[in-house]
Amino acid sequence: MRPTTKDLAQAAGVSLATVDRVLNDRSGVRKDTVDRVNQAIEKLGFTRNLVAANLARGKDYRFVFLLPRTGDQFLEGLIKRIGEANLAFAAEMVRAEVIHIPEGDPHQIAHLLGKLDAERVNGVAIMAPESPQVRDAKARLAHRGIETVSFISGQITQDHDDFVGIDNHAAGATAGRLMGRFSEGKPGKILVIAETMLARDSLERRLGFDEVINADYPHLSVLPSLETYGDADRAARILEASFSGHPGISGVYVLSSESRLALTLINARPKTRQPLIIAHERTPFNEAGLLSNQIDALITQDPGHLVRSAIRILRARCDRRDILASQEKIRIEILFKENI
Amino acid sequence: MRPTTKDLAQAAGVSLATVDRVLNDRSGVRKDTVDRVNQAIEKLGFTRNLVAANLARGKDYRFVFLLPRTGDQFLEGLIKRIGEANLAFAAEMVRAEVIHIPEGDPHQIAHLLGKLDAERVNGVAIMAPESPQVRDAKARLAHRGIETVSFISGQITQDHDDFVGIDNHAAGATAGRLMGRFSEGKPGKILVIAETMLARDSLERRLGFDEVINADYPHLSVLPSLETYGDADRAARILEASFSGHPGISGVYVLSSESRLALTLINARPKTRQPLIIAHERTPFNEAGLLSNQIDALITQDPGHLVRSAIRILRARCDRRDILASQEKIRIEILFKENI
DNA sequence: AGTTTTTTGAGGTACGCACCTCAAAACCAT
DNA sequence: ATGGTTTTGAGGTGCGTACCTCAAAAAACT
Repeated sequence: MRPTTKDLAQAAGVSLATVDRVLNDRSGVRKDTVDRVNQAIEKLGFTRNLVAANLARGKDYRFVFLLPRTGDQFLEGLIKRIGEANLAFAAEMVRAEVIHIPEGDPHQIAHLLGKLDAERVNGVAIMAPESPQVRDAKARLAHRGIETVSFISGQITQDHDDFVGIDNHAAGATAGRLMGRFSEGKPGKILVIAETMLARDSLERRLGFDEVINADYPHLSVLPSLETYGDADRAARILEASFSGHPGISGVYVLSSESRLALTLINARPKTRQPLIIAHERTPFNEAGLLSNQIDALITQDPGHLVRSAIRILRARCDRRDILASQEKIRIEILFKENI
Repeated sequence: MRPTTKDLAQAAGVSLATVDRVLNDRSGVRKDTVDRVNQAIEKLGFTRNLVAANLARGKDYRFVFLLPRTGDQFLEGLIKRIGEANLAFAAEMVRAEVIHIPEGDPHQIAHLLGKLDAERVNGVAIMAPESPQVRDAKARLAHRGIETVSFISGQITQDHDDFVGIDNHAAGATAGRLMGRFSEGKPGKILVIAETMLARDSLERRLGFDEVINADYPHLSVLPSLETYGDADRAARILEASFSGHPGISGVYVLSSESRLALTLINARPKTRQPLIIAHERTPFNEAGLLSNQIDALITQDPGHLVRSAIRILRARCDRRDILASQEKIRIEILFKENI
């Protein structure tokens, strides 16, 4: 059977109280006593029963997902998954809540983060563009004992397990590979569309995309990125300009998760030849597009996995535990009609 | 705060003992008292604290993975993941053990399953080909209170959440789509290689593959499946025969996870034109092949996910709990050099 | 009505640990 | 040896539930 604290106490020749002091490193234990207990831990292969420990502590984990407010379908899916995770993790005393960021303003995000109460919140998953304000706010949170992770988009950091999301450079490269191989060696121009190129994710995807196309598919030329800013009129205008300015458009790569605007416009155009279309994320719109052959491939990340991974990482950090890296690696998924 | 059994007792106007009887549906409670308690549960939104419940029960979960014994790299990866999961789930009182099936004989598998002791094992994940013997053995296990899941390969059942693994028909179709699109419209012959076509997975993959190719890529013709039986001499012979018999081989699809034998032979051949190669599973060999451009794409399923999913499903069944379907769906992953 | 049967309550113990208090023991320096 | 300080032990309580016993109450019979 699994050794308990009592077994430990006996093996180390000390009392339960001392074992407890060592385990929760409370002060007032002589160094060689600590060593004796640690040796016993090694010897017995003792692992603290976290279930019982948390019960005793009456501890629960309260996490917050800080998300932007938009009508984005990807975001909606994410929120749904957070709700699901809330149910699934309820038995493990984990509670996740969504807080929307009213505006994209970094100051406001930082302000919101600053207002979080360490008594009420143990960890935050932050989905927000990179900015010095947010970085500072995160540092202050860490100081106050609130754990943070960058969620999907966000800070670039050396600390690899601070980020939950895919490698966007690799995702772009994957899109590039697909675009190249699907083009069947025929020359053409590739249109790249984003809501905004200010987002780090879009930038990185574009970079990865270009790298592969330039290296392996010289007969394809990638046009400068178009930015819709989520504005229908603007989108219609710049798309029309691109198509009439560049007759040989053979492919379209939509960088942002919200592809409805651009793809609806493109599909409404009088088609001479249907361009190859690659987009990101498995939204209802994109899924329908894939099934009806209007989209050729999707590059996605699983929202459920993202949410659960963020929760697991935050919880592990609260417990000062290691994570299982292989479980938390978010995969770049490729979706066709066949494996949807 | 979260309501406890005490709150429940008070709200229902009964004692703790009665609440306990209702919760664990023990006998000796009048129907209308049961209803009163259930109403209180609804009203307070009570959910039993599984952590405390399992503590009190002193319960742990002992699971067994029944795996074939081969030198298969995919299998090795799987075993490694089981070891990892063992660590990761240790805090939740889950223990997973691997048992190897000495031979592929259905009788032997059934015998092994029959020997499992319900006192020592709570659930089994079975990776074994479909057979009446195994099906019967599973039924007997269910009767003795041992939960089972079919793991990766295995029984076909209506019961969807009895199977942990990918939809192999869809996986084959995905391979077909890739083969078709990567072929750039040029005609050619496709070689399909398997260890054996007796395995249900291989059959289904082939079916899905053919469906897509026949429907959308009529210029490609798929040759009859070659079976290596894991025998190097035989493999060399039939491969050589195929290549010399069919000059226009433009693609190779390896159905089985173990692709070393076939692909090593193919790569050693004097190449006129490198055929497109699609294989299954992320083994060290396949990964290296992908990175060195000898393999064009891999269709994979995440072994870590498979293992954890099997464990979560078995545990949920032990607790008579529902699973989170979206988490347990194993995705058909597509791997290129870029998103490896 | 009385009798039997069923249902309920009160209370205890246990699970493995956290956290607290108080007193005893061990150590230290003088 | 003295007093002071640090370390340790013994013991208790609680977390939320499971499961047990025994007696009391309620319901169902005759």
